[in-house]
Amino acid sequence: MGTLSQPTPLNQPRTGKGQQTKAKLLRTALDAFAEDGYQAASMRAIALRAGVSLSHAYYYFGSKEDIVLELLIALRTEQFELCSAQLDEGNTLETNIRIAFDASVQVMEKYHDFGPSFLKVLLSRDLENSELTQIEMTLWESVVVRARPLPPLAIRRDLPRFLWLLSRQIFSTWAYDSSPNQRRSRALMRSIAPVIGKFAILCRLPVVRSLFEDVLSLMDSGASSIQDRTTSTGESAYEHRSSKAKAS
Amino acid sequence: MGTLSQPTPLNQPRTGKGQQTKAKLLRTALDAFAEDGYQAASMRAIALRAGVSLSHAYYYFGSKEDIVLELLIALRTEQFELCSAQLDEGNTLETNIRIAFDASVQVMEKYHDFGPSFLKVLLSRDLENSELTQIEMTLWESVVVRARPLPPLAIRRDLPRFLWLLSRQIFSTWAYDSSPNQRRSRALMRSIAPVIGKFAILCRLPVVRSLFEDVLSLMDSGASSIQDRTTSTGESAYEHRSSKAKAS
DNA sequence: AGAGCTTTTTGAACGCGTTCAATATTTAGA
DNA sequence: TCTAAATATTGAACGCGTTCAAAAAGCTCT
Repeated sequence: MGTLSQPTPLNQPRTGKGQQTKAKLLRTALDAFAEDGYQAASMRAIALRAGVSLSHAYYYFGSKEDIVLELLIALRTEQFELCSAQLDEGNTLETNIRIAFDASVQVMEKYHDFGPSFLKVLLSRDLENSELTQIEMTLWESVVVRARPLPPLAIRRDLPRFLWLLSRQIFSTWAYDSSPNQRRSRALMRSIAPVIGKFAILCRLPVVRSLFEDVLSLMDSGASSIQDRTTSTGESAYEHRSSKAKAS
Repeated sequence: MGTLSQPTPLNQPRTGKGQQTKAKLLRTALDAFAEDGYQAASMRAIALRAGVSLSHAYYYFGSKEDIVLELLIALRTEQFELCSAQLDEGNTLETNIRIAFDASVQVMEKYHDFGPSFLKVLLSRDLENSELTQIEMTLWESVVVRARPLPPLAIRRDLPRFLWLLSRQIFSTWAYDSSPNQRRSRALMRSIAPVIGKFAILCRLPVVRSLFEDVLSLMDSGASSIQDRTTSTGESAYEHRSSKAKAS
């Protein structure tokens, strides 16, 4: 449970009252976000609602973005819990992908005006914050590993990462989607599942599979350098070593 | 000469002096951007430097983003002119892609701190502004149609659009690339050209080609709906018919 | 020349996110 | 218990992008 791994990047509450204040601040902020939207839930409004001064909000949260990140983590957790049961029913890969995206839209739709802000957080901090990434990766791991039939062995290891990277692209589309009720990105999510299903099957052909590897390595070099992130804070429920790891 | 196609979305200079002021404002802004960077080149600084009041800058430019868009257009134009000659030398598709990306990096590197702002403009306004899109599409048209040997007929028509969409993804990586000297996104651009080259060749196989079509339609439904945009405002200096137009 | 119109220009304000020196409060050691 | 350091909290400011009512300057017609 230790949140003491960081070299105090910002003030952590060191006393009981401090933790209480920080918690209340966070709770209030999330409520204000949900009720008033991104613009109206200003730092001033949040601080006022939490009964602290404006400047004190910055004692525990370095910026408004930090709080937005907390919201994003909460939403992704909610998404995971929402679709976790459905993923256990032994569906197709295609179905599982659809389930995951559906849950995403269901959880996020109330927060669409946070889109640009979410995206900025994602793009500018991939590296340092790993809690969010772990939640997301766990979700896509589940999507793949609980699918029946299992995807071809050749790509089973890399598919979750691919889906994760893909989901971020989709998310960036959703974030700035100005069509009514995000119709366009909903359609995109709906049509992407069968393509991946088809693609996964075709990956049995060496030609297609080598393309997949090319594409994945490209996407990877684009994502913010997740090089040797073997041991980050805490161990999550997914392992990454199943394939090689014995070469040494 | 009609600049009256829009329902006056913002004040256009109606007198000679007005045009002069707007021009000076824009010139000054672009200079300030180049010299001082995004943050330091504030609207106040620009207005001061141009010798007008702060609020007057908003008479001709609705927001700072509007001016950033002008900068982006100028840079893309510069990029096109920079690599246009090289594209005429009958190189491989792979080489042409590399030339285009190299020019992009060369023109943009001084403006890397505009990345997030550029990206926001691109994502939030794809639809309304078409001048930028036209410049970019012309570039990728050239990349494809001047390549020797020509890419397979089956994909020759859609390849420019694909490359354009791809280039925007790359751009979004570059925009938030915090590695020293944007090393990471440079590497990405370098490694993407051969993959596309390989991919274009493999598109002769029906299997791969149908995947390409799937992917393209997915990317398209993600981009902000550019449906039938046949005739937009004014005719720019590029033609669109050179390649087929006689196939019917 | 002057009245009535449009176009251009301004000054003053608003609310925002963020910073910082200073103050109040709690905690720990003698 | 008194003191001194550590922690928590505040008020006032800064600069930013943006807005708006009002003033200044041009133009047109009689």
